Amino acid sequence: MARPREFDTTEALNQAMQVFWSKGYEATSLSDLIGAMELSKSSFYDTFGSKHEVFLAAIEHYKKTITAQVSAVSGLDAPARKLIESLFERAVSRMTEEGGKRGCFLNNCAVEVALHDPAAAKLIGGGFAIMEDTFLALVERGQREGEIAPDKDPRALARYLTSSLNGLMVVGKANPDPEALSDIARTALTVLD
Amino acid sequence: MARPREFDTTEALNQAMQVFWSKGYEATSLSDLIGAMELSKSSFYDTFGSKHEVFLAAIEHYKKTITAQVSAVSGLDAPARKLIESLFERAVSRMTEEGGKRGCFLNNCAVEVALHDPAAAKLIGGGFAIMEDTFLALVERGQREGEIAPDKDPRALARYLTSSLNGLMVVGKANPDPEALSDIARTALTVLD
DNA sequence: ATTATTATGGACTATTTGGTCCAAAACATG
DNA sequence: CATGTTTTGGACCAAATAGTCCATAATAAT
Repeated sequence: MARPREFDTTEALNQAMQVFWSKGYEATSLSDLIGAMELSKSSFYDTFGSKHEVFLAAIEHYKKTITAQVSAVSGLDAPARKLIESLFERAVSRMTEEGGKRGCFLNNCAVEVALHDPAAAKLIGGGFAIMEDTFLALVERGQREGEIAPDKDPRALARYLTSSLNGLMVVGKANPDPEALSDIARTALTVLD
Repeated sequence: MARPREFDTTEALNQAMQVFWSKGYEATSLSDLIGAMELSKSSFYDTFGSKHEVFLAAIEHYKKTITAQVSAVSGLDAPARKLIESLFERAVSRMTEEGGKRGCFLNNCAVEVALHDPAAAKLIGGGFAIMEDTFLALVERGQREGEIAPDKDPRALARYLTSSLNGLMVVGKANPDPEALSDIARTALTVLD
């Protein structure tokens, strides 16, 4: 009953993630999922077990993709502070561009399900930890490079940046005003001075 | 078919809000609602029309309650900066105390439904505006009182504080670690210096 | 006490939900 | 070509969904 060898599980999970990302967990139905994943109901249950298991797998999948993206970004030889700034800029432009208001998948999941779904909450916490560690590495490098205040606790800064980025996206959901979001990003980053 | 005069519509809406707050919109069923609101199905539909209409009314109700709370807080003669700080502290302790992880109702709504529910999105945006204006008034007073950097754009600071508070609660949902949340709050508030 | 008005329990829809199951089709291998 | 393995469409399920409707019950007004 396993799937055929050439079936792309990763791609299917990616599609599942996209749906959950756009619609949220509760609002996503089985038909939404099997439509997006392009498999039959039977195969869906054979391979993934249940809607909830796919959801958890989608979160895991998301973590893998950001880990990959993140190590790519961190590897760039641009100044660390510039990289941090560009992360915030990208968030602003994504929240304001047409059809980009989905926000951050982890953020959405945290808000919708963390309270009632401990298994998901754990995975989501791990995802935030990845973000935090990414910021931590960048902050420490920025401090070495002299573009971030060296006296400030890098861990606290990393936590703060993670939180700030999430706040930006929540506000952006209800009020995608470029002016307001730029204000927020700009002000948030002054902490690094 | 209207409800009897002594029926407390406000209280019913308050109960509806509590349920939506705890479970989210999609995960809240009709039976959840009529249970919490303590009315019959028929009266529910007679009085409120539909689940969605109650939801919108609950958001409005929330805005009324925070408006009241807010004008109470702003009226206190404590230094404005202290008031801002205590708002953040309260958020930290609420996110870490047992059973308090519901976060902010507006925040939850923004993330879950804003993308697909324009009517709700508009109300939610109005709610954030209330928060922002509250912070604005406090910031301006803090600048006059000399405890907040007077050269910084108060509107930008107000937007930033609104966003920060929301970020704090999102992160708190997945990772209610007092240390981490305190780091975030403390760091966020340094912007006021 | 009679009459309006208002409120409610609960029967009733039609649809959708997540999930199971199997006979038949597609496939690969011998 | 035959055989064994995989995959699938779709029938089927029980439960839950939002919402309607009405006959009865409670309430208020005369």
